[in-house]
Amino acid sequence: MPELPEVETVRRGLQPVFEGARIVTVEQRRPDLRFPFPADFVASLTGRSVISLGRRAKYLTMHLDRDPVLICHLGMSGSFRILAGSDDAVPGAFHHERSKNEAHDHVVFHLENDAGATSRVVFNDPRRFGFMLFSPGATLHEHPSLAGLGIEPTGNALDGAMLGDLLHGRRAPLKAALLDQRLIAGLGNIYVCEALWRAGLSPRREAGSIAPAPGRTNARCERLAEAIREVIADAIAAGGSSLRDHVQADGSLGYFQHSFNVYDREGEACRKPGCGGTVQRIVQSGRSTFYCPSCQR
DNA sequence: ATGCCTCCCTGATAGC
DNA sequence: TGCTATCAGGGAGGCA
Repeated sequence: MPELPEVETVRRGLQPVFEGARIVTVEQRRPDLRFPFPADFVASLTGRSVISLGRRAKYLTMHLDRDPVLICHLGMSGSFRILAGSDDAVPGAFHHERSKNEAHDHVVFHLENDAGATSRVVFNDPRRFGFMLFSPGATLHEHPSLAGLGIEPTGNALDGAMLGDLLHGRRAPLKAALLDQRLIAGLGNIYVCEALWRAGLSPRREAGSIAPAPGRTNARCERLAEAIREVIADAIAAGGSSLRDHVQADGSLGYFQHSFNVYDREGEACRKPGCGGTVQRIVQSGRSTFYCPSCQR
């Protein structure tokens, strides 16, 4: 599920629990998720101190007091939750839902901080499209999962000229190009739809059609680059989007889904003032696209 | 190289 | 109620 804003929200939620803590033990409850766990998964983590939690695109990275670095992807349905203490007492009243959900608790990190307080962090992933892999720290950026990733849509690096460079000559639909992690890393189906709506550009348009020359900018490139940066920043500020069962690490809900202008709004009125159009759903590259044909051209 | 398709897996929901 | 079909935020691998 998670796109960049959700992964960043998870990172920020886990940071205070992990950073500076020692991993006392790790429970690995099955041999694989999307990929097999590394053979030395538990042994390499046990007893390590966590230096920092990072993020690249939709990947979390956990940097330890020695190699390797843990690379973690949430796939479509992965989530973390933090439990205080080390016993099995679990707060909350929804025992039925919890026990059902616990079948997909695949990894449990048992942590201890400097003050001796313990906590647990549980990784849950019903669909098991997520994964955890190791990389040597010195060559983290060369790891196969990270090596081909494009530019982060955060900060100011993604501007009109950069976008023009990335999209020039591309024949694929603009929607497909923005989903391509090798160009821009971290956008997913929701935020691509939302960014295109904000920019007033059709997802069906040929990507290269807004970028007449490599490295050159124009009004459309500027608008789209700004829309991408802003929708990502807005979503991070809102704590991401909480769809279905996705929650933040502390169990609270992000609320950006209330700000969707097109995603999952098929048949509803376009929210652009004065537009009067109706949001449509089409399928591109096998995935739903939501857009307003009236104001997105 | 580029673009498109299928597949991995489970759960929620809609329709009968 | 219960069955079945469809769909879901991602990305790797294979194909033309």
